[in-house]
Parts: sequence; C-alpha cells; structure tokens
Amino acid sequence: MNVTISSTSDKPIYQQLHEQISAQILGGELESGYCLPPIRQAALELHVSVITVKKAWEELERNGLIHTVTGKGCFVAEFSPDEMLRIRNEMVLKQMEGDIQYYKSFGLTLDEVIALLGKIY
Amino acid sequence: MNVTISSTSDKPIYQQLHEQISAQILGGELESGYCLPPIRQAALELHVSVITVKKAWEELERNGLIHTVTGKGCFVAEFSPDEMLRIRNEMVLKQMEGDIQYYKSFGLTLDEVIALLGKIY
Amino acid sequence: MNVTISSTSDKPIYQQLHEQISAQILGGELESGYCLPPIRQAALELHVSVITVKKAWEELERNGLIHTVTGKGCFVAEFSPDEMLRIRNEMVLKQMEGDIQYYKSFGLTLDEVIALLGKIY
Amino acid sequence: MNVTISSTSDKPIYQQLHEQISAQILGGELESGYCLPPIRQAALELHVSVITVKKAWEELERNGLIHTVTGKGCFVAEFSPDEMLRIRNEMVLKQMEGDIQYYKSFGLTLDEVIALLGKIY
DNA sequence: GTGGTCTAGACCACG
DNA sequence: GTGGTCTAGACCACG
Repeated sequence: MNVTISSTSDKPIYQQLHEQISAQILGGELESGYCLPPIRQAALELHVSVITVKKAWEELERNGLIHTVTGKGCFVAEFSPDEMLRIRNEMVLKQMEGDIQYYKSFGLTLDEVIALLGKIY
Repeated sequence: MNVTISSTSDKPIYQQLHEQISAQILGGELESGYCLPPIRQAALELHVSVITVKKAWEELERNGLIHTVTGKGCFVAEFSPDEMLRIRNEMVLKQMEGDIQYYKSFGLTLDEVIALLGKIY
Repeated sequence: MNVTISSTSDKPIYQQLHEQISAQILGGELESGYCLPPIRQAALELHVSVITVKKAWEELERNGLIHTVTGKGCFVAEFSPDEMLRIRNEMVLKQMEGDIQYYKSFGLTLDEVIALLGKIY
Repeated sequence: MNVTISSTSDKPIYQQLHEQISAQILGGELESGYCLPPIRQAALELHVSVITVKKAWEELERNGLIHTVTGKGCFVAEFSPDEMLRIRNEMVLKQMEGDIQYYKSFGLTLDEVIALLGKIY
C-alpha cells in the first residue's frame, strides 16, 4: 500500500483512495491476483475509518478492478494488457470530458489547450 | 445575464455562476465597465439564493474581474487585451495543473493525453 | 414513504430499502419529480441509521431512478413510460438470471417452471 | 464428486455445495445408497475448509437427502421416484416463493413473468 | 435545513 | 482472521 491521503484536498478521502489504487492497478504497479491489505489494516495504516476504505474498495469492485472474496480478502482482477488499456482510457476520458468543458467555456481551441499543456506537462 | 444553472451538476451553483461569468468577461462577451445586475435581481432571475450570487460576485472580485462600488453596483474591470489573455491563461493553467496530475497518476504521457483530447475536443 | 423493514430477513436493510423504493418508482407509485423524505427523517421513521438510508439512496441514484440535489433533497427522476418499462425489465431480468440458474440445476424445464409458477403466483 | 465452487459468486461456498449435491441427488445423478466422500477428503479435493463441507452435509441431512452413519460415512437416502419429485418440487417452490415476491413488488403479472422467462431460459 | 463525509466501535457470517 | 453491515453522533458545505 503506497497511498497518500491529503486532508487539505477538497476531494473526499474515499475518492483519493479510489483514484490512487485505480491508477496503480491500471498503471501495472499492482499485478493481477495481488491481495490488497485487509480493510481494517489499511484503515489503521492510513489513519482513516474502516468504512472509508470500504467505500473506496467498493468503487474499485464496481469498476471491475478488484474482486472481493469474503473471508479471504480483496484481489486485483485479471485482465489482459488490452483490457487494461481500454479501462484506463475509459476512466481518463470520463474525467477529460469535464476538463474540456471548462477549457471551452473560456473559448480555448484544441490547439491552445495543447500549447498550454506542452508548457507544464 | 446569460447564465445556465444546472441542478444536476455536482458543481456548487456559486461556482457554476463564477465560471460562466468569468468566461464571459475573459472571452469579451461582457465589456469593461459593464454593470452586473444587482445580486437580488440576479438571484430572482436565476432562481437561486442571494447568498449564492454574492459568493460568486465575491470570487470574481478576488480575481480582479469586477470591482464593487458600494451603493452603485458591480462593474466589469478595465483591462487591456493582453491583460485579459494573461488572466485567462492563469485561470486555465491553475485548473490544468490538477487535470495533469490526474493524467500522470495513470501513467499517461503528454502524447497520449493529446491523442485522447483530439478524439473528443 | 411506505416501506417495511424486516429485521429477520437475510437481506441487508439497505437492499430492502432500495428494492422497495425501486419497485415503487418503476411501478408508478412514486411520480417523477416527487421529493423523497430527507434522509435523516427517513432514518428516524424507519428506525435505521442515516448511513443505511444513504446507501440505499445512492444505489437508486446509480441506477438513474432518483436525482440528488445537495441542500434541496432527492427527487424521483423523469422518464417516459417506455423508459420506465425498459429499466424495470432490465432489473427484473438481472434477478431472473440467478433464479433460472437455480431451477436449471434441478433439471427443471421451462414448462415445468411455468407450471409451478402458475400454481402459486 | 463433480462439483464446481465459484469464489466470485456472492453465494457462500457451503450453500453452493449444498445446492449442487442436492440437485445431483434429486436429478438422479447420485443413486440411493451412494456413499459421499469423507468430509476431509472432499475438503481437500475442493480446496475448501472441512467446516464448510460439514455445513453442507448437515443441511443435506436436515432435508432428508442423505443419512450419516457414524464411523461409516454419509449415504444418499432411499426414496421412490415419486418421493424424489415431491422433495425436488418442495425445494424449488420454497425458492420460487421468494422470487415471486420480488416480481410482484414490481407489479409484474404472471403473464409478464412468463414472457420474460421465455426470453432467457 | 439539506445532503456529504467521516469516525469509533459493535456484532455477525463465513471459513 | 476476513469482509459485511449497522449504529449514533459529529462536523462540514451549500444555500
């Protein structure tokens, strides 16, 4: 578990957790079959409530990224590299739609956005 | 006042208001010196609370986009086209930093981001 | 709110709540735009925790049956009779798949199932 | 022992075991007098806990499908084809009552249920 | 006043 | 020991 919780962020903790674990799974850092730490242990380590961890894990399961076995633990799901890429792009595109809406409201063209991105990526 | 409030959006109303007016000022739709409607009138028109409008106007003032003259009203600030562009890019870059952090957490390269943007912009 | 919670049932409370409200919406008992009682009030009435109600409402929202407006309340979503029928059948079919699996494991044919259903429906 | 355990299913393992053996007995696959494997051997074969197998066997005994002879083993009970059919229908009807309650809560008529069943059986 | 989030602690089923 | 559910109570943002 290599996760950082920011209490100053305006994002809820469970969402921070979900995003970071998602990224680690879809980025290949966590392999298929890997067993996440027990939710109670994760809660202790991260100094958050069990329920908060549970909420993050539930969202991971809804997205098909992990697979919970009661009494055993939570395991990273099995998928092919292609599937992984597809799911990753799906998640990123969903976020990107909102980002684009913001840029467009300021009248930015695609070229202007790309130019700005290039400066700070 | 040409503003659309979405109650289904997860963005708070005051932020929707702020973003749209910001975009209109920085996009040249609202000219320097233009007098925004009184908050009570705006609240009535948009069917939102006076507090909500006030919050949005305050944020506009903090960003230097309007200036309030007590007893007179709220006026769009004066700035040169260059200044306008600078402020716009400043606001967009601030948002973009967060967006990029998200993309990077998934291991996306700049080229991948540009490719995805091109698909849906 | 016309809901019955069974504490003897093996179904979790939040699921009982979700199923009953779903059925009421998709059965036309609760009209589009209807405002559900505040979650805290519902919790009091039903003698359950606020979080339990919240969990049920969240699932309703995920399924597109209600629409939450922070600070206002939770409203039954708008959909045409056709849409309502489609969503209803979708939910029922999902449940039915599991039921059928059970019947088939006992070697029952469709005709036998229909015969048994006819006796006790 | 021809049994498949799914760890992804939300059904507890002992119930999966119970259902599958029940179905095999009532479907005639396992004949009267057949001796089920010792629980320790079954547990090994299926990679599940001894407790889990015991729980399933107990449930089978409660339903009169097997009888345990201490020191000898667990044997499939003797019953006539008629009895077998009666027990099977009893078990199926018990399950079906719950299913019907669900369908009815959505306002489905018997004809609608039959129509949906026909589509996916 | 409304929903959103979080906590600490509890009891349960499964294995 | 693992996850699943639930509670009572708290503080916050939005309006």
